[in-house]
Amino acid sequence: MDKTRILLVEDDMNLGSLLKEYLIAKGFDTNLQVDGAKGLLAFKREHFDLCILDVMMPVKDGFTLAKDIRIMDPEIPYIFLTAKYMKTDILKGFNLGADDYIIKPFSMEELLLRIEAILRRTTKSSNQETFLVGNFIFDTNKQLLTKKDAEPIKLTTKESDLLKLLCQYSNQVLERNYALKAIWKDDSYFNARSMDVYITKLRKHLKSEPGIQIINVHGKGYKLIRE
Amino acid sequence: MDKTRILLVEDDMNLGSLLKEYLIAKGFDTNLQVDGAKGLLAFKREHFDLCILDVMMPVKDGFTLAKDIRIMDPEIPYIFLTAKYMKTDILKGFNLGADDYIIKPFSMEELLLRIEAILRRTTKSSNQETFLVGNFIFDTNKQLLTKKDAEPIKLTTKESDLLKLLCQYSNQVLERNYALKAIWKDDSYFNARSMDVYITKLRKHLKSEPGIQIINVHGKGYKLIRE
DNA sequence: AATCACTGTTAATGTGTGTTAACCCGCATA
DNA sequence: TATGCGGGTTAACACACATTAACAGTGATT
Repeated sequence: MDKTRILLVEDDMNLGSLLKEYLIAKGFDTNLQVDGAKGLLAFKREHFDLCILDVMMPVKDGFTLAKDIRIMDPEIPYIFLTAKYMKTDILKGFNLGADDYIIKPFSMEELLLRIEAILRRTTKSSNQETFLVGNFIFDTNKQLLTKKDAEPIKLTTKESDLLKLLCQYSNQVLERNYALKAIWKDDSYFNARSMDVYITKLRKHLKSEPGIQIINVHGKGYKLIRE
Repeated sequence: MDKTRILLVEDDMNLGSLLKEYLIAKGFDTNLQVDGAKGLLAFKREHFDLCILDVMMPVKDGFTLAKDIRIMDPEIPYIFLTAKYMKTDILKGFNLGADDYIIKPFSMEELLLRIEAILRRTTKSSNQETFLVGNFIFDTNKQLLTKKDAEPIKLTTKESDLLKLLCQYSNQVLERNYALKAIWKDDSYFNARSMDVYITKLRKHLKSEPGIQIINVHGKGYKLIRE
């Protein structure tokens, strides 16, 4: 599984860059923005797994930003940072769907632990080695699609890698860029076309399974549908 | 949905009974136990959805209790209460899989908000996947409009996203701005015109359904009418 | 009634995707 | 060194999707 992507929005550059550095050191892919408006732009541009938002910020405060983000992605968890212990703020934040609330000054260690506690609930179970795909058993290690009373299908490495990603994102969009970076290490035009070719190949392998479908999400990526 | 069942283990009877009373008033089915050993017995006897454990307790402390509970139910979320701000304690607690940590003294309101934040993540999201639209079954995942004795209609991603929003707001106004932010990420003039085009497309798909109508609410947005 | 902003619809445009087949390259075998 | 094969990439063509343009129609306001 790839790195968790965090959107960090904090106007205090000292604290912001320190936090960013710390989070990166802890293995999170972290994007720091200095105000709510820039944070919103970043969110429109990229995909994130968690938001850490300062409440008091110029241009657009953390709560307003959270409201906007919520419309676009109602599922994403967020943590608010606030300098003042204001009860109404906390209440407001939680009602906006905050997953946690941290009062400055806080220890980075505690922030990290709270992030992990949230991700534990949010992210799906670990690195699965085998998946059920329709009637097939997909063994990601052996790169094999096995079905009762049928010759196993050998998958090539690329086929297998791609199918594994699709399985991990079952019924969710697997973004092109994400898959390209994960498998091809590079999201160039030709790699993207290459990926399309592999989607075709996987569809052929899976066309015997009526409950399974790989559908395209225009401009975003692909989705493995299973019923 | 039934009441959420909370196991509260706290040796300070004053605080314990106060909390219990408060949680019951807030609609939680709450069981108070005064030490870790009794807490464990209660857990063996009944089913709970959330645990709130004091760390410092006679007979069996909160951490030890959490370890025992974890073996029986690895999924259950818990919140630790502690009187002292001890960093090592917090660390230990989170490593045990704590979902949250509250330092005494705390406001009951904050505890409630933290409980709700955790339950929001824990209990399955009521995110509806399929809708009945006239005689059609609309599968938002597969992006399909299916009707008996008829070829299913494949919807494009945008068509599907928009219809899903309309369904969620059935018989209410789906505001332009909201839909634009949710689907197009941006409420510019051109995106708004694009949305109109999709409304036309959806109306065409649904014109076979006499009970279904997408009407315009001038200056506001659209409304999916179903009888 | 006149005006302006909002909406309905169709069609043109450019970009994204599906698919097949040709191509390239490394590797094992002869 | 040649040969064939498997895995992966590139090319080419057809088609689908989303946006934009253009024009017609509607509602609100004066």
